[in-house]
Amino acid sequence: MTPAKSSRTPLTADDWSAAALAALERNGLAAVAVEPIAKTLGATKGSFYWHFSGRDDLVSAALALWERRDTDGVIAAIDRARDDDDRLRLLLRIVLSAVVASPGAGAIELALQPHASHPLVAPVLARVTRRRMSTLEALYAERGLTSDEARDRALLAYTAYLGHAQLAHATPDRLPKGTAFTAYVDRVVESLAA
Amino acid sequence: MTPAKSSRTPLTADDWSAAALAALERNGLAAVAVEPIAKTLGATKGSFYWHFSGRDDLVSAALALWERRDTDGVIAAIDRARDDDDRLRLLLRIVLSAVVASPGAGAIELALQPHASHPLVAPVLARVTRRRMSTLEALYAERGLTSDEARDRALLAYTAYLGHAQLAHATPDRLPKGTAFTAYVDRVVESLAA
DNA sequence: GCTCCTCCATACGCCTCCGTATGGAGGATG
DNA sequence: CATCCTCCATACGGAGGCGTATGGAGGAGC
Repeated sequence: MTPAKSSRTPLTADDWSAAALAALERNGLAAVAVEPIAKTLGATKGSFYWHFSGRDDLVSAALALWERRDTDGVIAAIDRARDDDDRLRLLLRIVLSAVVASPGAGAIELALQPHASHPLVAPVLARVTRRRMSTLEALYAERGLTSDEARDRALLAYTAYLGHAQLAHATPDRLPKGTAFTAYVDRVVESLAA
Repeated sequence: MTPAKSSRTPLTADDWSAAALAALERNGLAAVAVEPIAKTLGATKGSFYWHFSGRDDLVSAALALWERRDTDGVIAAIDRARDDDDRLRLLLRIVLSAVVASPGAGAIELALQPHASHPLVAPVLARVTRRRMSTLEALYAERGLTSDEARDRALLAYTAYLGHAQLAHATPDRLPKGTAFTAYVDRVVESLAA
C-alpha cells in the first residue's frame, strides 16, 4: 500500500489553488468558497487560513494559475512550432478542437464573464485577452497583412473562438459531432485564415 | 405631480421580474436574491412572497422575460423587414452594433454561462439558441446555400456574435471605437454574409 | 527527550440570505 | 360604517459562508 499509514501528506497552497480553479471552472466564481473546497480536500478552514489570508487571496491564486496554465501554455506551444508551419491555422485548429476535446478548455473565461468588472478579475481578463489577441495579430501580420487588417482579422478570429467556446459549453448539442465537427472546424479555420 | 400622494402604487409581479432581470444582467444569477432586490424596490420580502412562491419562481420569471424581450423582439423585427432587403446583413448589423450601443444587449447569455446546466436555465438557453440559429440558417438558405452549408455558416455567424458580445462586455477596450468600430462591423458583416 | 515550529482541527460569533408566520393598513363592497 | 380582500411590513428560525481564537499533533533540531 502507499507508504503513509493514516497520516496524509500536508496540503500545499497549490493544492488549494488547483481545487479553487476546478471549482471556478465547474460552478463559477461563487463556488470558490472556502468551506466547500475544504470539504473536497478532506480538510477544514484551519488549514486554509494557514496558507491564505482570506477568500480574495484564494481567488487571486486561482486566477493566476489559470493565466499560467491556459494562456502561457498555448502561446508557448505555438512559438515552439516550426517557423515554416502554418502557425495561424495550427493555433486555430488547436483551440477550436480543444473546446470539445478537453471539457475544461475555455470554461474559465466563461465563468468569469458575470464578474468581468470584479477588481480581482478585471486585470487578469484584460491581460489574457491582450496577450491572446497580440499573438493572433502577429500571426496575421506574418502573412503580410497591414496593421489595421491584422487587428481586425485577429478580432474576428478571437470573437469566433470565444463564441465557439460559449456554444460548446452552454448548448453543446448545437455543434456537429464526430467527423462533421472536424469538417466544421476545417471550414471555420479556412474562413478565418483565408 | 403624480396622482398618488404618499401612498405608492402597489408592486406587480412584473415589477419584481424586471428588477430581477436587471440584477441578473448586472451581477449574475447569484444577484437574483430576494432581499437585495426588495431593497432596490423599496419593499420587503413580505411583498415578494405575496407575488411569488420562492426564489426559483422569480428566476423563472426573469428568464421568461428575457426570452420574450431579447429574442422574440429581434426576430420579429427581422421578419417585419421588407422581403427584398438584405435581411441577413441587416440582422448582423443590428445585433453586432447593439452590443455596444445599448449596454445590456447580449449581457444575459453571458451572465447565464456559469449556470448553463442549471435546471431552470438550461431549457431557456437551449430554446433561445435554437431559435436564433434557426433564424440565421433560414436567412442563409434564402440565399441559395445548401442545408449543410447554411447550418455551418449560421453556426459561425452565431459564434462570432456570442464572442463579440463577450468581448464587448468583458474587455470593451479591445474593440475599436467610433468610426473604426462601424468599419469593423462592416468588415465582419461582409465576411460573414459573403 | 525536550523544545520549537509547522500544519491543521475544533469551536465560536457574525453576516446574509431563504422561507414562514402573523398582523395590519387601506381600498372595495355591501 | 362594517366587512372583506388585497398587498405588504415586521419578526422569527434556520442554513451556510467568512474570519478568528485556540489548542494540539507530529516531525526537526539540538
